[in-house]
Amino acid sequence: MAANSQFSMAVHVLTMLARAGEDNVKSDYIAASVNTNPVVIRRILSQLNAAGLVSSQTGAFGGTRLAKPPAEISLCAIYRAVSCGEVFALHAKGPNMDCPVGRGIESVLCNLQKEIEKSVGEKLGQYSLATVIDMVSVAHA
Amino acid sequence: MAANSQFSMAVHVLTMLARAGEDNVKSDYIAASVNTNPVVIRRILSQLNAAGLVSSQTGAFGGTRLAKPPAEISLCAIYRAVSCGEVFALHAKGPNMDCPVGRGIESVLCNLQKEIEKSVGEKLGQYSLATVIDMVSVAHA
DNA sequence: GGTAACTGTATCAAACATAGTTACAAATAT
DNA sequence: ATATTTGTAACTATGTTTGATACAGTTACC
Repeated sequence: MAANSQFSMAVHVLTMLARAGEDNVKSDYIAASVNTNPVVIRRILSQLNAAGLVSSQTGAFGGTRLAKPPAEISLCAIYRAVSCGEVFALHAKGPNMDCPVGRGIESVLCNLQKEIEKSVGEKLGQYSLATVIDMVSVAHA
Repeated sequence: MAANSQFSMAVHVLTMLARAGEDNVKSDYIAASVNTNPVVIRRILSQLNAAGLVSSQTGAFGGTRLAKPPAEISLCAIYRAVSCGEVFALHAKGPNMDCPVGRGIESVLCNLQKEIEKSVGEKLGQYSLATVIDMVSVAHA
């Protein structure tokens, strides 16, 4: 389970919240739909909260709801909120600096990595949570 | 070390091969520049060979060389050759099918995943190994 | 005020992926 | 024949992600 599925789970979580409208939704309820542990959901909600996408309330009858309308939550914002990983990684050890290729390749790959990441962000920015909700409805119908 | 750095290593490896021209390059030599074990390099070369990007020769004075000129090797082809992972993963367990959102979300995320992957491929396709070699030279100068 | 119901987070265990290592069979130039 | 090199299997080491337990802090309601 080393593959990062946080973005997928975050989209799922936010879709649940969107359907609840103004009501507070409990982490246990979301966890049942995502098929995981409530703590996993709360960890994701914590990140989404830090990004200003949701707002939570502790205590009895507490829970979480969207902080903005679904149309104003882009998939790029969700991706940025939960993603720490990149599309591809640089070699952990770093190249051999005694080699001309080793010396030059690292910064080239690093720039390329940033550019790809930017491209992914732009593509995701074309969609919003509202788009996803529509698609889920269609898929279901 | 769970982050997938095979693409980075593959680009590095191919850059080394490009600089050697028609000569066979040994995995030990490449490994020294990438700062890893020769077997790791041979595993990558094996995938690049399957993709038709390089050709290897066993036995004494054997090694590997490019199968095409650097300008004809796009970064997309390299990415496809070594990448098994995706930009983001779906939740391994799958959603709860008793929930309307759970039922619909999976295919939506799957389609989105494919679209992002396609977008990454197109972006990478804008560059070739020749581009990378130029950038390495500039970075080095 | 007390109680029940939540979130937030720390901590640990389980599962898994990637990288690194060792070992050896198969191939090939000399 | 011998030395050299790839190809690959098998194993270990390391790190990441998920899942689970536990509990402190907060809040609505009686």
